[in-house]
Amino acid sequence: MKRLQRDFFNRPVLTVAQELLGKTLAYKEHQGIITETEAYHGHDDPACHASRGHTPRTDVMFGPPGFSYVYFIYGMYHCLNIVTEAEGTAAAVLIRGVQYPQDPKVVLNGPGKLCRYFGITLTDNRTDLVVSKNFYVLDTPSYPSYDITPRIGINQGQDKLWRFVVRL
DNA sequence: ACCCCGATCGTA
DNA sequence: ACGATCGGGGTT
Repeated sequence: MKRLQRDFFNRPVLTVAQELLGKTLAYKEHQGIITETEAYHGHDDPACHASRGHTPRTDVMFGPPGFSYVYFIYGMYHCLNIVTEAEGTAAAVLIRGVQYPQDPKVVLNGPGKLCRYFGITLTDNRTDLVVSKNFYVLDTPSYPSYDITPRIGINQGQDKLWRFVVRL
């Protein structure tokens, strides 16, 4: 099975967020089918960490597409994003949920839960998913239908319908 | 140096 | 509805 290449991520963040539904996130021994995503776009998106320009944390969002952006939140959770769009543009897709075929009883709905279960932490930040040996996305079929809603857990930018959820 | 609050989750 | 828990980033 082929992994997603740079050109997949080098497109508008809304397109990538929707087409990532159904793709398979692979991290070390774990694999999960992506079922929920959100788009964040630095320009005109107050909910985006990069909305106020470059900081040490958000620099990676301005970098080349296909890199991971992992951040630490609420003192106890990590969240995984994948950077999209051309270098110089801050945009990323938050991976909010995956199915876990290796053990369907495990429910990984929520960005903190899936990072905790997979073991994704800050040491995985700024990884190039196009070349990394044990962190990448497989090109499994996209889901054709999904719900479109406002993003979760934000206080600004709730007007944007930038969350995409597979109907299970 | 300090302070506020967050792209969450589990429990009540 | 709320507390846990702490780093980032803006402010002093």
